[in-house]
Amino acid sequence: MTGRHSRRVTIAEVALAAGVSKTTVSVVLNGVADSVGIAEATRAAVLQASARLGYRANRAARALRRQRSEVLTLLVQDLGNPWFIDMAVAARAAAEARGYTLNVVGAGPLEAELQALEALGGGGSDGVLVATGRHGARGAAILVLRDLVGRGVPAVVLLDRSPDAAIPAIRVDVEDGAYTATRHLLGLGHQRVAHLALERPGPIEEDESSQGDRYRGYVRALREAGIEPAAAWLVRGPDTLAGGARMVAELLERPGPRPTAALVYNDLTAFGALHGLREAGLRVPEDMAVVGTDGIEHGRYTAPPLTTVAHPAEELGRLGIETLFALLAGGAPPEQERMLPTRLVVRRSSGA
Amino acid sequence: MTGRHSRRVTIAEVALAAGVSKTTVSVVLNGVADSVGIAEATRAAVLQASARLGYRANRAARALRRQRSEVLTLLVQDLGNPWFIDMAVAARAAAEARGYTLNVVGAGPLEAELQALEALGGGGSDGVLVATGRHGARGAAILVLRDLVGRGVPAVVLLDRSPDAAIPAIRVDVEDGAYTATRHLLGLGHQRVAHLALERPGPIEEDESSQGDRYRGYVRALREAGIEPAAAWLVRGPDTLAGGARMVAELLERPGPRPTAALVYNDLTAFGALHGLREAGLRVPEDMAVVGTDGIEHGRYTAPPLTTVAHPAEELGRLGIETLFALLAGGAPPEQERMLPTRLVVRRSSGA
DNA sequence: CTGAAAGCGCTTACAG
DNA sequence: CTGAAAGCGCTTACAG
Repeated sequence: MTGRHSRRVTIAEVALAAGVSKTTVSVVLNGVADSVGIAEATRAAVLQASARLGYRANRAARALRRQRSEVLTLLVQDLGNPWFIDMAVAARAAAEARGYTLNVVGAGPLEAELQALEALGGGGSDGVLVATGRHGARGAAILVLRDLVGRGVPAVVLLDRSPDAAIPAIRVDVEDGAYTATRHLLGLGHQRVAHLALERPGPIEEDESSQGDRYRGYVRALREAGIEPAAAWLVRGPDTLAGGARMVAELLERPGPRPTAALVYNDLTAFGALHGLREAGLRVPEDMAVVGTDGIEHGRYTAPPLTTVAHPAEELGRLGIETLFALLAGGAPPEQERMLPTRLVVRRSSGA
Repeated sequence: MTGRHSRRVTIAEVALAAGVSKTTVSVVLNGVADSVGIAEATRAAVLQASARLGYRANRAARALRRQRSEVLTLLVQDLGNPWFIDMAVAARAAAEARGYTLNVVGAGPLEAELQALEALGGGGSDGVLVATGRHGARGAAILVLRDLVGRGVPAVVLLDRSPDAAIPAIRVDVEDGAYTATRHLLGLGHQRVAHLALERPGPIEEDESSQGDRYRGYVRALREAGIEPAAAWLVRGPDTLAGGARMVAELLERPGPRPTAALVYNDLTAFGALHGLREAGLRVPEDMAVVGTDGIEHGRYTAPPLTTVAHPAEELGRLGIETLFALLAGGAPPEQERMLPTRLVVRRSSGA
């Protein structure tokens, strides 16, 4: 209706307007190697006609012909968690630097994740980054991932173990992060350290996901200090603001002497925990020290500011994309598992 | 490598395996109206072959042939703001309910937004939802939007005025929201109410974006109460956590009697403001009452919990998608501008 | 009830 | 230095 162009302009129209063939238009516009051998006048005519008509190459036609869409997909656990947004933004920047588009999808429940992965089998995406952090313990998604790889859609797992030699993983050393954070609390004199953990199927000791790793780091630090973690110190719940508040309430109801510190699954949950403690009339860190996990910006702005185990979101996003490109390029496969270090960021909530 | 299927399966292979033509496979698998006239045995054979081979229709081929991608795009101002995530999640659900995929893109600076919009001219998306909240004052993006519509890609603007009869807008009545919030503060006895506003080019009185509307609602409430807003009460800055903290610091440095309340551009900024006040040793709401804007969940968990003007994120996302579908369907055009009401959520930060 | 054929808009060997 | 032709994998009139 409005606008200079009526409907879509095809390469044939540009060719007609420039007085050349479709081949020439394509070669000029794509800057193919051959294009060095195009006469300057021809090139100029093509460029001019293309600009005047407002030509935009049809994505579907190009993808069909080239057999690649130049689209990548990132599946994240939770779009509502800023840590994943930080990762997604970095991943998108890395993809765009190479001329690719990145679609970010929040996985939601496992069912939805499987469905999203299956849909990727249609060639709509040249590769997929899976950052849902729950594949350690679940077979279903792994099968779909293998299937995808079999269809020529490479996959990289983030935050989880590598499920297959063909599917590299980039992980964060959350075991070490939890260990370091727990030692930080022990070093401040705490003897009873609680752990507010993500609720997942099965016993936490056998959990293969990153929650299991956090737990193992926490226990290792306690045992090294000669402290046997009490069952009453472990509370499990959803990793949300409300979940954090609820877990604190549950912790405070438990029998026995109250823990004086808590290591929390992630920052979002820790924010909820800070709120729960405040509502219960407890002071942080005096009555209970709190350490979160993730390192999102908001932790600087809580009352009190949150001590946290920072996980490298940007680096993970960037490396994930780079690994995907390495897979796409063929050649030497990237190492099957790579581990990124965490960093303890000390603020006031731990009372250091 | 692993997986049951080697590379991609085409419709031709399914046809061969089922002993029928490609036409029949397509008709059966797409459940076209014609498919009622397909023999049960034929249908079963197709379904079985398709499942066995793991057939997945090629998206690019289908899009090229059908001249639509079944992909929609949502451009948001800031992926780092949970309010936009809430909107995006609702919009995605509405799109998926109709079998469409929604790509969510964070616009970033205006340049990037223009580029993202231009890229959509390639037919990669059947429609676009623009929720960047800054088109009131900028011509460039409007031109690109019109161009897109001219190419047959319908657009709907959210949070901004409708720039064109062919581009409907769904807005939130932020003027009324700011007015109501300011009256709430006046009703609590405040006489000096500050406004922490988004920094934008040009004088705020003439700002056509939603920031200008907020300002006008704020001023209207004050004037109705016989109060002339002082220039010293207006501080402008980026709508981020850090920006909120900085604006508060700036406000406190201004000469003259200190305001006793502040209406803040959005919740994220208000969280930063709460932090800034705390750092300055001021109590909320005793020394300064604070009202945010947006109504994101996190506002329940701040210290103190945040009074805020809630904007209907989910409804906006859902209606945006529905309007896009109405445009896609042709028929009667939707109303050019629609206005959604806000809701004042009173918590402790305003001292009510 | 089912199939042969055309064509969506590109890119890319290949020919000259 | 440039163009004609094939073909990517679908869907959809159309014919029988």
